[in-house]
Amino acid sequence: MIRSRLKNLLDQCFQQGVEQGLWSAAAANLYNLESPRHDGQGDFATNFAMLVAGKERRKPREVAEQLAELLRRDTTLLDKVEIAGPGFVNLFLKPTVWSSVLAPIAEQQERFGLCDLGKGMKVMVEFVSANPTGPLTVGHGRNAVLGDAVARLLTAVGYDVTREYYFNDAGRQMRVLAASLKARYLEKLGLPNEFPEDGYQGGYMYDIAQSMIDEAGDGFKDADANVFRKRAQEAIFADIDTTLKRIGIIFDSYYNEHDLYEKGLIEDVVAELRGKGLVYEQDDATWFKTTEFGQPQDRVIIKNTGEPTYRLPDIAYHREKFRRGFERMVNVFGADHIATVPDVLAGIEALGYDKSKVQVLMYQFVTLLRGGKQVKMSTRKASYITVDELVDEVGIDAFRFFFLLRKSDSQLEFDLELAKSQSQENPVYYVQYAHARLCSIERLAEERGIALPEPASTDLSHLQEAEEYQLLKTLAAYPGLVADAAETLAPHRLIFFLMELAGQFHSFYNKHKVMTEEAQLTAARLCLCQGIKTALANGLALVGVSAPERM
RNA sequence: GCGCCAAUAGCUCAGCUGGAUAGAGCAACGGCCUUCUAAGCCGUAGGCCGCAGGUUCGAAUCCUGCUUGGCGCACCA
Repeated sequence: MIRSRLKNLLDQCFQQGVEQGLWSAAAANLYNLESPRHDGQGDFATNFAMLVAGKERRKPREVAEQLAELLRRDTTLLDKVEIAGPGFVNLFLKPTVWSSVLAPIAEQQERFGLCDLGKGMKVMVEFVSANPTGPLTVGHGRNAVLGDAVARLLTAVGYDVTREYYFNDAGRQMRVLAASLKARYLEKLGLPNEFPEDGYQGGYMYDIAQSMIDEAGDGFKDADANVFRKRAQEAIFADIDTTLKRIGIIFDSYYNEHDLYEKGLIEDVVAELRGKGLVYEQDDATWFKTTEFGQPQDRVIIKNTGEPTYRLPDIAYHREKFRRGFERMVNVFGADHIATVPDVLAGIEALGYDKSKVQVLMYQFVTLLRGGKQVKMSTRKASYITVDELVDEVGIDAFRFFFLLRKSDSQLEFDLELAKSQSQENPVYYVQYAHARLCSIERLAEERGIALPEPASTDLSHLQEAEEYQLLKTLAAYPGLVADAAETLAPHRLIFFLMELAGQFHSFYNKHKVMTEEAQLTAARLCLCQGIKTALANGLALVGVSAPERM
């Protein structure tokens, strides 16, 4: 808001300079307006002069002086304009400008920070998408939290977001699952059984077997593999769903790979690719000419058994996303899954769709430490930590916050002992505590019979302390930060912002009293506090973390 | 061998489209509760931003090469 007003002013001055022949239009849209890191460098600074000087082989300070001259004519925003360093033009705002952020916050409340950047565009966020072979584990947890936060952010900036879960309940994996369940079932009945070599060893298989025994005794002992597959799938999927709901993640739709087969969409894709001459037969298999799309080698899409590889349904699925009208698609994938992406992109490109509309948000692995040692995880071997176990230990808020604390393409180290022992000093509490403190101040005001003031009708010029000034600046940056975090699919940026805002508030709180003897100062500070509280609450909501009123 | 990701303080990590003296949190050390919640605050100490070149007025940030670590490289998903 304030920043964009200033940017407009800068653009105007640039134009005026062009008209007056001070400089050419060569640097249009190249210069930027940034926030200097150090004190004494103004509220904003621009590298304008250095860029213009670079283009025109002039002295930066000379250009800076000309720009400063134009800027100084403004009387609404600027207090003073200085030239510093190699040619920065530092802009100092009038003291009252910053406090003008509070009125809009009070007015917008929970809408503060939202915008319409997405213009209602339909976007799909596909995430989790775990096949129903076992409980969600730590890696899925990162996927789930990341995908959900991205979905919330995109919604906040005006996209029409659909959260979708894509799964497959057929194929080899599920056959092994069925065989594993059957073996456990027979084992429990004391009957001879053959547990598959690469079977799923998790204890949950025994639970499902027991439920079958409870229901029908040994009535399933001669049942078809399909029966076991269905039982296993349904039970496991129900658990996954429960886990997701528990951490506050609700999907708008589930897409079963099976549908693609039923609707004949798989054959359609093959026929269409064949029509374009991009498919050929070799060694009894069907190949897709991915080399035509810059891949190092062609890939099999139908095996010699007649069964498609994962690529084919994936391509068909993505085509369905386009057909369903999504204009932007975000897929959240773990690093191990990433190799499949180029093939799918090649497929949709081959089918005539714009692959740049598909965006992959890749996250690196979660390294799990127990007692300082790395735990190797495998769903089959049942050596894993589940999302539920993790949530039991650290709580939902810490669980979500922790997974968003690092950018997605960094590996994340999750030390179980540390997570447990830190549960009292986890960064999430730092932010939540700031919110609780703010609520506490409001309660006190109420007790003392002080009505919460409206910023629009309060004299905010009393906010003159450095800490107050800093807080106002940070609040003003919030909407832009949300937009940035959404566009770059980077929820961790929001997390860091919240920690910074909370930190600034804690400092302020320790140094200055809100409830003072002076009614006007108190009123102004209460306005500031309400603004901070709103920003914290809104930011926490955007990452799915609660904002407690008491702690 | 090829591809993707990473490399910043003792540890775990930020650093937005390149900008002016490098930032947190833990851990270490020293302070602050008769005053709005000490799950807090203040201070000290700690860094050839993996290495070497290049582009630029200016590089942790961009480019190239190299080193180290992770993940992939199926007619598994």
